[in-house]
Amino acid sequence: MPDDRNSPKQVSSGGRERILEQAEELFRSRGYNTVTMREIADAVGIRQASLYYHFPSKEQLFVSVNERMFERHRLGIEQVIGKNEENLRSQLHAIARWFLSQPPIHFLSMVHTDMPLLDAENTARLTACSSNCIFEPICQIFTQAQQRGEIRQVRPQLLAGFFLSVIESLPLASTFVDDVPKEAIVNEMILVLWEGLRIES
Amino acid sequence: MPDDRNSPKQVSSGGRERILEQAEELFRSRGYNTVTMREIADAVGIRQASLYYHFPSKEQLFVSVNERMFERHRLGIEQVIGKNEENLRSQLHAIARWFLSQPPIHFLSMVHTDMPLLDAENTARLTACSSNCIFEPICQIFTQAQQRGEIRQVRPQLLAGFFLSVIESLPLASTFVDDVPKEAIVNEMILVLWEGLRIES
DNA sequence: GTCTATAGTCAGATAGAC
DNA sequence: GTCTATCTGACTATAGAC
Repeated sequence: MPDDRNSPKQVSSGGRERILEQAEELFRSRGYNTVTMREIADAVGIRQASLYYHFPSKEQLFVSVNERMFERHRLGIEQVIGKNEENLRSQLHAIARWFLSQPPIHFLSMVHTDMPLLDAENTARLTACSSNCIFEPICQIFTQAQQRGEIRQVRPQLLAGFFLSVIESLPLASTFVDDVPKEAIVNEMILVLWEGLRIES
Repeated sequence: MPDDRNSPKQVSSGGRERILEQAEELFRSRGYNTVTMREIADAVGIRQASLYYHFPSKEQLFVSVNERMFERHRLGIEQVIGKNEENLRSQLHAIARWFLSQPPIHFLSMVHTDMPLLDAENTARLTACSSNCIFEPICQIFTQAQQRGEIRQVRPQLLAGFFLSVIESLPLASTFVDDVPKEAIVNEMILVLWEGLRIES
């Protein structure tokens, strides 16, 4: 029976789930290689060696953390898409709002810096997971907008990649542009993207 | 007098310059933390300890490598901008072609993963250097296009960040979209961007 | 300028008590 | 499930010969 003394937020359940939460925050903000098992243990409030009861290796912990995170994004994205059936613009705004409500993924760093340190098998798992959970759902809304005749025929995969790269570069962009909220930046860019794609009637 | 036996490309001069070349390639492809001084020394063909005759620390080597790289990009960008005075679209295509002719920078990974491991002073140096060499020149061409009345009034900093984020995500994007050359992808996205920005006459 | 040798750290992981 | 203690290996950097 977990005691839950001064639990930081919500339930936060005990054991494994608490480790996943703290590890996610650390991996997210500093990357796989830089974060040590010791730091994760400290954040959880246990000893470094105790982590190995729940996860067989740092690598497996990292994979579990990120599969969990990608799945959460899949749920979030599908939910906000479901609420905005009508048109591409409002769907894009809703997805952008979803991403802004979550900590950034830093997907490019993950692919470039973290994944090459993992087994080929784990790299493949995470790549497939990110594609299913994030890339594919966004591709779909562009495809559907094209089927409705709302936008021009540009490869949906490119548009999804384009859109995601803007989202991902937001943390950096907002340090270059002072005093403009991220929401405003992303709205401005969605407008440009949409104007560039729409079919003038 | 350097001997230059089997020099891989061009002059490649001896000593310090050879180290910078090899270190750049390694840091670029695997990041600051992952690359070891031993690997760099192996690539150059000397012993690990010998690197410390030319550079006082791994961190200083990393800073020197990247300042040199950013300066090279500044020259390249200013040169291709100079050749295409007329309009935004051809300037963007020229800059994109320049970036595609060079190995990717992975700027987001650098900011997110590498820089936090450096001294505050070195982080500031590299940040300023990247801004001067890459960000500012691209901002300028958007500003000038607006002054010519070629495109709408959208913050040039956002447009530069947007454009660069597309360039940076190209290595990843082209793994998701098979059999389409990077040139074609970037041209398609520049067209969308330009259509979204131009002032219909 | 480059070498050998090594100091000094710190990481991930395991063994076994409780 | 969590602990203490420890193994093993890898890395940056220094000392000093040549």
